[in-house]
Amino acid sequence: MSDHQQRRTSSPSGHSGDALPPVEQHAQQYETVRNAHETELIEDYVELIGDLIRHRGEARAADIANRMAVSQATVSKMIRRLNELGLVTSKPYRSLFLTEEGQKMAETSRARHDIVLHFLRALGVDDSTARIDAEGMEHHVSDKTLTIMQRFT
Amino acid sequence: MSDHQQRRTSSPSGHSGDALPPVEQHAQQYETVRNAHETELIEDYVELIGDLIRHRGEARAADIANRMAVSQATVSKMIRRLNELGLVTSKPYRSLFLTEEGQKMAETSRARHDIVLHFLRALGVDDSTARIDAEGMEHHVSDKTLTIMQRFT
DNA sequence: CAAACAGTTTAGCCTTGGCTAACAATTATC
DNA sequence: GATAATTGTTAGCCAAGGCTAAACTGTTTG
Repeated sequence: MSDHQQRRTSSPSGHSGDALPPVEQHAQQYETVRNAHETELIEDYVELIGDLIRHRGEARAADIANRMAVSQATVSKMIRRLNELGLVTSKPYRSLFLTEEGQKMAETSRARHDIVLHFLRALGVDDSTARIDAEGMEHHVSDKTLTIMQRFT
Repeated sequence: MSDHQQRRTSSPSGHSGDALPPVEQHAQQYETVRNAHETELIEDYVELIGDLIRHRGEARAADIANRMAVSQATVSKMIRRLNELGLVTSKPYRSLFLTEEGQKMAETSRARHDIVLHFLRALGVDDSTARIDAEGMEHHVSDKTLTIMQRFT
């Protein structure tokens, strides 16, 4: 417990520099971010695999490694995980396929990604910056915010 | 090397669903995100410590643990790291202080955080959603985008 | 068709950031 | 001021996500 004392009675606030949010809310913010981090990488892989299949007809481990700037060994290990999670199917030394579920995830991720990217461009951010920011931001934008971003475009 | 073949000549694009970005650019996107992840947690701790000091007069490990929803052991370990990084000074069983550098980082983080939060609210996102999204997004918004967000508000 | 090369996998290592349990120090309370 | 409660630390565990080096498979090619 603790948090020392909870004097300042939360205050509905208006400016952010104002006061700390109540402990429970604050804690939830961090928890949400931690949870996002767990799925983030998985989603990135799945999304990329989906993109490769769409644009190239197939997804090969070497391409993933190049595009992610990561070693092939890392990709190989990750593919095993995706397999266990039921997101891809793969036969050794062959290229990958997404399961139903994997496709759904790829689709969702791509949609989010696109909305964020379009939004940033609409805001006036240059293309290459927008791409980088979108890649990082996409996993941390709630559905609510996403809807607003979409309306904005 | 590889990436199979690089037929499609990059295309300046317009829509995102259009084509994969050239490998180097794509790789850089992911690298940027990975790098952000490395500093992210550090910044969160430092920012929170700064906030606690500002609002409470002191930062104690138990408060950090509560607000981050993390065990005290985790906080203790993290503080050691922050120490090694020269961001905080701490004597065992006493409350923490930020070094010069730590203060600078806390200040910068808080500023970023505030800009993103204000921006989201200005967009029409409700307060509690804005807080959660801001917490996740802040580390992935480039300076360029940040400037634009600030102008927007 | 054998050899070389490109792609994939496995083994084994490292760091981060969580955790629990046990112990130590400080602070509060009677 | 002794004891209880709170706070902080240490030890040792685990999973994730990187890496390199070495082994293996598949494909291309002389």
